[in-house]
Amino acid sequence: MSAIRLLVLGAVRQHGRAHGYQVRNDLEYWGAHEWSNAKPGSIYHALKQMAKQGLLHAHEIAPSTAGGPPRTEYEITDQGTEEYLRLVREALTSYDQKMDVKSAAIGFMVDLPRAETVALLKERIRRSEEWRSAVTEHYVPEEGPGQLGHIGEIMNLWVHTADAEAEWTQGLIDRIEGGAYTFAGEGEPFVGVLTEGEENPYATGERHPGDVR
Amino acid sequence: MSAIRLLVLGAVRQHGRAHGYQVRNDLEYWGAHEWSNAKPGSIYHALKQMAKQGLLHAHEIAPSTAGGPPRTEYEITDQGTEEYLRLVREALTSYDQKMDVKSAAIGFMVDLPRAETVALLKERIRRSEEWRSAVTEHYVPEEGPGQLGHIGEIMNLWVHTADAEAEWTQGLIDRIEGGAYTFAGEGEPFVGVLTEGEENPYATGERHPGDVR
DNA sequence: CCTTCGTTAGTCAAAGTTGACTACCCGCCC
DNA sequence: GGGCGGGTAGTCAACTTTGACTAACGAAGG
Repeated sequence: MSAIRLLVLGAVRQHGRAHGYQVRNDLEYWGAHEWSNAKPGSIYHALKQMAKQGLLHAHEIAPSTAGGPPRTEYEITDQGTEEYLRLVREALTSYDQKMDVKSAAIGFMVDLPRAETVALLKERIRRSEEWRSAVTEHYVPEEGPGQLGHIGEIMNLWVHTADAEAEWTQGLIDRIEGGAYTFAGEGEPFVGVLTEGEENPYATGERHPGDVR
Repeated sequence: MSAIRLLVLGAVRQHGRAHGYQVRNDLEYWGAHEWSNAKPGSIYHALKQMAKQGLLHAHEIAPSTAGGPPRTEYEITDQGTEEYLRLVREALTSYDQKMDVKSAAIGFMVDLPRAETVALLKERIRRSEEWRSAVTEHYVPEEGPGQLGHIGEIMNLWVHTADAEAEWTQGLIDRIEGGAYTFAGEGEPFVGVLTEGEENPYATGERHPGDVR
């Protein structure tokens, strides 16, 4: 699973109706071009693809008011909303090591109910533990570790990473159960998009924190 | 940077001369089809592409001795070896969060001298710390954290991950400085490929530890 | 006025990735 | 002896990703 569809669906959904450039701007505002594959080509491609698949509805719109080529506005469909929620759930639950998917999942988790989010995160921990024991049982050879040479360091890395993530996830669960943040159905949601005309404080310039090169 | 080129170059190099299927088998032996994008299509594509770019030399060979279509054998060129070492260095040094690249880097680090490996890993820690402070300084707003709502959890995740990785990297550095493993120029290298006819103990079957779904 | 620069909005070719598919040969079982 | 299961070796079309490029307009300066 790549993060691009989730990010684009999430951005369009928060706007209600958005054209590609707006989505692109939101993702830049979120720093997503730094920590995910949210580059112009990918964004426009995802929009077109998802429109073709019925997840988005495309409105052909007259030339832009502010220069540039005519633009297409997109709205999320019911099917798209369903897919969006499915992707958020999957990204929260499944133990994989992709930062971009994890980050997007956290950004969008508040679109789910609080109790469900907690349940999904617990399932995530369960899966990471399952995976952890599969690594330790399967790859540590009968003749004892050391047999593997430096290759054993790879398993070591995986186990270390899995542990660190489980620990962090547990902390997040605790904070959520402690009442932090505002989840679906709990009142005014947190809005993280730029409204028309608002300027982006994180606009391209000097180094960003997401600058992972 | 994707891991496929590094993995394929590394596999061909360890063999001296290998055809696609052999590379494919080695990568399966390493479990790479589970934790990286080392699928048949990607492997053959990478081989052809790198042959076209002069990193590998392709020998057209008569039909296989053991059934199947004729096969092409590849040998790494000087340019390919240079690129391989460059990729190993980059993968060891650069702080990014891709497990597949990290794992491959560790698997191949012993092709570099011990001292260089340690230096590169120290640089890696330095970069991850630099990145960590960029995150904390830049994204924690002046009005204090909490301003960000649940979005702050993303930064929290990044910082937590960076710390865990730095800790693990430091442990690895200590072990290497303590004399563990056999590095370039230190005698008989560790060999991790299957010789012709040897069977793969990790052949496809029940779950592998790399099964990250 | 007219050129140049930045912003808006998006396209495109080339490269990489995926997963299913082909084709060949060997051994084995009935 | 024929057919079928499994291993060998690789191809292919569809899709995604990348990074550079285009084109239109407004503002600003000379």
